[in-house]
Amino acid sequence: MGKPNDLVQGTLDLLILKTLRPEAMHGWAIAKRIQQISGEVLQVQQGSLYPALHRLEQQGWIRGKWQESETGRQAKFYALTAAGRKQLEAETANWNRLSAAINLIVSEA
Amino acid sequence: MGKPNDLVQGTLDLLILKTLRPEAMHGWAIAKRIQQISGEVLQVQQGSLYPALHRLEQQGWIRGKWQESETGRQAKFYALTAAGRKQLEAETANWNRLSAAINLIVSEA
DNA sequence: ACTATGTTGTAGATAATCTAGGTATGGGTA
DNA sequence: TACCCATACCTAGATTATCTACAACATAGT
Repeated sequence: MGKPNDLVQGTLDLLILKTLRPEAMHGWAIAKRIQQISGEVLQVQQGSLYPALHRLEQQGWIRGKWQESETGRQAKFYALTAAGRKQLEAETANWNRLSAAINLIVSEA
Repeated sequence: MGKPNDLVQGTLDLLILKTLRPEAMHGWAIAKRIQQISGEVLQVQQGSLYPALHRLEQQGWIRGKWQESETGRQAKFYALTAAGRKQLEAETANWNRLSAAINLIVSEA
């Protein structure tokens, strides 16, 4: 497939923050996890992923640290910060608000 | 208000097509209607609305015709075409697919 | 004459995502 | 050894949707 969007614009930050909520992960694993939990519907391209991670780190919502990955290589593990947790709540609320509003229109008789 | 997005990027076409489904309307009315049905959550700016309408017309999904509006002025009424109805179905399915996938992530324990 | 509302429109900025590359390491296999 | 594949990071440039901020005009009401 390919044509039908891999992501909904504006939701990637939310997806990443949410994925990091339980535990720190490196970028590659974040993308795999989003893909897996979404039943392969959401595909996070690397050209979207890494800029997003840098954006989020710059905002102070996540913090990266080089560590050894499960496979024995160096990988950058990102952890949610306190500000990141607040941001996650805000973005979650905003998503719920907007998607509900859209559904009011879309699922009209 | 203002900062939190007025729209989710990529959904405006869907909203417009859906709004035109029951009957032809002019742009101004489309925007008002989306705003109203969404409980004032979705705000369609004019700078988003008119380019979107022209886009949709160029794609052949809607067709515009100048007519007299309820207030007695000239307004461009847009009607859904057959192709537009098909497009509406496709975009609706895609939205449902993607938003469901996002919700799998967002509403995880 | 002025103002508020309806109605259409455009130009330019902003920003997120995608395409398409590149680099490097380690494991497995021929 | 050589080779390939999966993992893991990265960036540059293109694309595209939306937003900000205008301009223009009509009608109705004060």
